[in-house]
Amino acid sequence: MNKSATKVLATLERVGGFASAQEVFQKLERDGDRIGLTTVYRALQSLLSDKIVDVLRREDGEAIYRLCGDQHHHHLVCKNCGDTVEIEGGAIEKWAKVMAEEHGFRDIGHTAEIFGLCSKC
Amino acid sequence: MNKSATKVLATLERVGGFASAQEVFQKLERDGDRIGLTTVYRALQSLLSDKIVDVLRREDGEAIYRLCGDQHHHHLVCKNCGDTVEIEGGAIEKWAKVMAEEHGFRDIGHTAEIFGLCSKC
DNA sequence: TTTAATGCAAATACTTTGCAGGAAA
DNA sequence: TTTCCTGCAAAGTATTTGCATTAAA
Repeated sequence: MNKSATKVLATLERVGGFASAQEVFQKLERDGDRIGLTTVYRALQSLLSDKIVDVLRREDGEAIYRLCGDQHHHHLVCKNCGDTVEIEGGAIEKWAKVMAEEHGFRDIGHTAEIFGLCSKC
Repeated sequence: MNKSATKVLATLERVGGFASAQEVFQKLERDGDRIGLTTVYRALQSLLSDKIVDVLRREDGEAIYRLCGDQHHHHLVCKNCGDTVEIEGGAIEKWAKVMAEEHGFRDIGHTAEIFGLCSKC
């Protein structure tokens, strides 16, 4: 793995969840790392083909990456004030696993998010 | 619903599965329908906000649409071939409700999707 | 020296928006 | 008229690619 890929990987580790190429690029830039956007994209592709990271799509189609096997959590988001709570997703993990097995899917991942109005709003 | 939205809807019906805006546009064009790409996009957005169609993302980030039943369901998507299975989400509904209550959220909704490799891939 | 990595700029693809003309109410 | 619909062209965004430069081996 080359230097850029290592930096990108470290950034994803620091984020601890999903981040898009653009976000990784911005974080590195803010830290004073001189790295090009192209290089970030290429590093992510390389990490992807080495199965070190996982890719998903956001609602708007932007690709988001995260470390494979990373413990992940879910979010409870207030649709009024944007306040976000990190929550446990044990039930989801189980559900995803059962559903996948039932339909012969393997190598699975999932996304889940709850949105509503928080107590303050 | 206006004339364009009806045409787009009919096209999705004819396709009987997922189709991107670009594909809907091409199919209509081939059939001699004089309709602009912009109008197709706007029709799809309108159908989407009326919850008449469902949207998902292909691997490359292109948005794909299809008619959706009125029942709330979730998707199990193959990240290689895009094959999609509609699945039950009873466990999710319960989880979302419990989590929301626990944190004082109300008026909630949720999204959940599972992705992986299907048996053919 | 020989190879691989880098990054700017241009190209590409999907999608949205501004705007002016046209249809409908 | 007044409002909505339409579609071209332009803008916007994420991503990839061509190519010349630079770093590394």
